[in-house]
Amino acid sequence: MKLKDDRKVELIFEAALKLVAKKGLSGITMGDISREAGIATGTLYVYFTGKDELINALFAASRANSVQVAFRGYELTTPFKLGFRTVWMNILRYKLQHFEEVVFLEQCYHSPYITEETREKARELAVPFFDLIERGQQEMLIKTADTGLLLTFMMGAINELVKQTHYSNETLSKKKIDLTFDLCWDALKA
Amino acid sequence: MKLKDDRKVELIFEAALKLVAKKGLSGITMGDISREAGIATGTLYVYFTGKDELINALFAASRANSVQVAFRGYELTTPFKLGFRTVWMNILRYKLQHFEEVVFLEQCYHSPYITEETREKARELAVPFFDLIERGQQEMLIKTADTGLLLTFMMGAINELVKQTHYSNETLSKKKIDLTFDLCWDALKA
DNA sequence: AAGATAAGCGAATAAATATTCATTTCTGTA
DNA sequence: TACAGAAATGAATATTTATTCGCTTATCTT
Repeated sequence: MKLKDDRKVELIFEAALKLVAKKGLSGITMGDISREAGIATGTLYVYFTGKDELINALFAASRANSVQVAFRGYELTTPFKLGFRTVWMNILRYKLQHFEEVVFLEQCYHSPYITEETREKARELAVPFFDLIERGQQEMLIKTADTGLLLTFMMGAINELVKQTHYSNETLSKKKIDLTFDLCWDALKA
Repeated sequence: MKLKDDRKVELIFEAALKLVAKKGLSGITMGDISREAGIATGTLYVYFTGKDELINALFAASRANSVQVAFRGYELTTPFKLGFRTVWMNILRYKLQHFEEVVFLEQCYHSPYITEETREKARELAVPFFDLIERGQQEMLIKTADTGLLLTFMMGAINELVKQTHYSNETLSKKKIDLTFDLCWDALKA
């Protein structure tokens, strides 16, 4: 008997992301996805029960990816600002390289596809980020304001930088990256 | 003979915005819009040639609205920081009150509905904002970095605050508003 | 007040899209 | 190597959604 092919799920996800970045969530069909992935439409239903499940799965995977990468190289023993910078740069790098996920996640937020359950799981993934900001506050390096607010502000800044970069399609210089980090740090620092 | 009813366009727009904020751009149908607006589906086609035109028109109107309000009370003669603050607060107030437009515009950016022509018109509307930032730079009050970058950063911060506020559905206190303005100012100031 | 003209209607139609299914192609197991 | 069972296919079907159209209703003009 033939087994399911994990690589195929990857193909499907890649195809869907590519199409959403180009046409938006409202512009993709199961037919488009299968064509882009180079497989038959029916095959999509071997891996997912339907469009809803496919999109929820992709949403969960995208969220998980970006979080997983964020804390690479971060240790509680490193000085805060340096660690914060590491995480910040990780996130930025990831989002620049995976712009399609940025767009996809944004579009999903107000879509009927994502279930409350999927949303809840996404929220849980944010816990380490809250911890990070709170550490900074305890060390008196970060403003003592609503943690969620500071966090959204920081993520918003990164997202905007990524989008700006993409739309103006210039490659982001080291200098510009450092500058934006400074913008962000100046905003959050106590 | 009967004349077209401007109020009806408003009704259609309101209905579409409401639905997009709830279900996303991918979740709305012409039927939904007409039902929500309390008119017949066919009537939509008296006012718009089809779904594409309806959405483009709403996009243009939403963009124009938020810009139009931004410079209310701003004069070139007022000191920069005060003027900047006025504009910043205008934008924030508007977006809080018109959250649905924020969501709608965001969703439209990567949709197949919005034509290049509509996008171009939207870009032109941003000119006064560039002028504002450039004024600040000339007065040495704002960092001398890519104007577009600073602008996106500022808008991003406001957008994020608006979204954060909405999702956590608490009313935004004066204190929190001032804090976020400070975050933003600290980020941009020279 | 009568006629003309366009708005307004919503069921009918056309078009697009998701999903199913009969069939074929693999590939792991014996 | 042969068989079993699941993956893969894509045309056919079901469903959803955009758009049209014959008709009714409203209101402007004279």
